[in-house]
Amino acid sequence: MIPPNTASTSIRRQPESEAETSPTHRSTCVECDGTVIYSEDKGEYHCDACGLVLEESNIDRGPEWRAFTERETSQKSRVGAPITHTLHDKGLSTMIGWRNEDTYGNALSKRQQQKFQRLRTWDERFRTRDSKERNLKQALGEIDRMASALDLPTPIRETASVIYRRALEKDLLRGRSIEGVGASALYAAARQANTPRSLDEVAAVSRIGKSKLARTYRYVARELALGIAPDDPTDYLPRFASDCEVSVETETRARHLLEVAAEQDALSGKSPVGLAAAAIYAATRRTEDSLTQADASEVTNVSKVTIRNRYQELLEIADDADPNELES
DNA sequence: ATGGTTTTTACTGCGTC
DNA sequence: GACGCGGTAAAAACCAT
Repeated sequence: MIPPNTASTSIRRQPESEAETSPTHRSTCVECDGTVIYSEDKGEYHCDACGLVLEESNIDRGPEWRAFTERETSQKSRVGAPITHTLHDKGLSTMIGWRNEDTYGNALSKRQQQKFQRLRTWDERFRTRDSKERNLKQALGEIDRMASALDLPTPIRETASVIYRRALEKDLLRGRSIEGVGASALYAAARQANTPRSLDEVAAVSRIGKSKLARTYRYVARELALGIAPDDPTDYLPRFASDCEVSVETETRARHLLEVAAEQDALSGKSPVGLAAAAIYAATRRTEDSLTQADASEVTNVSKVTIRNRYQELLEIADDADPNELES
């Protein structure tokens, strides 16, 4: 059977509004300066201008069959919630219903009601029987809570859940808090998905301190061989740009500044968050946007001094490399 | 532990509205 | 005078050794 969803080969242009709604994925093409757009049905990121496909790792979760009539639709349809790692039983286990009635909707007798109440109790106990399951249940709840607080999308929660499961399997929890490992998993997942949150931000929504989180994260990342690439400052740009309420042009310029500096190897050793913040600020000086150092500092949690130091360096490098960009 | 680097804190001076 | 910006010194945090 041929999966029909892959049949179309033409590159589809997404309407402008479509791209606006997912700012986390909006970025600039590596080849030209076109906007990278996500196309839902093809499951890939491609450049609007040159059509370069950036990423196509998404899995097509659509049905592998086609239905031509209403009848076929209802007959071939398979039901059930999708399997997920964010629930401790992956959403697979069943539960005794809470309604005190039988399959036909008739009320149960008092005696039967009591019986089912006892069954429910035991059912719950068995489903979360051993300590690992209970551990997972709590941890995944925490991960979900933190992810919500950090505005991280579902796929990242899935990844975080998987990382946590692996940590649990490898017995990495010894002497470490559920909270800490959960937060580490989330931090790692966010970075892996190129939508990083800073250690500060993650620590803020967790119940552990920054240093503990950093230590735990290191440990988990090493033991599980997560192999996460060093933080890229440009990954912070979309979020900072929108939080600072600056134009897309500013964001593009900021990205450009960072790229030029990166070519000169002027970025290593400096904190990515600080660089991103500085790049945004620096860019506003070359555009119509007005942004004060104080505001930039507030939004990004980077000190004004750091922004000052970095942004001057960035502008210097950019002007050296590209003197004809001098304007205003 | 140690030393080197980076970031933060705190304070001060300058120009402008 | 408040504000935005810039600079400095010293403390704190971070990292590799």
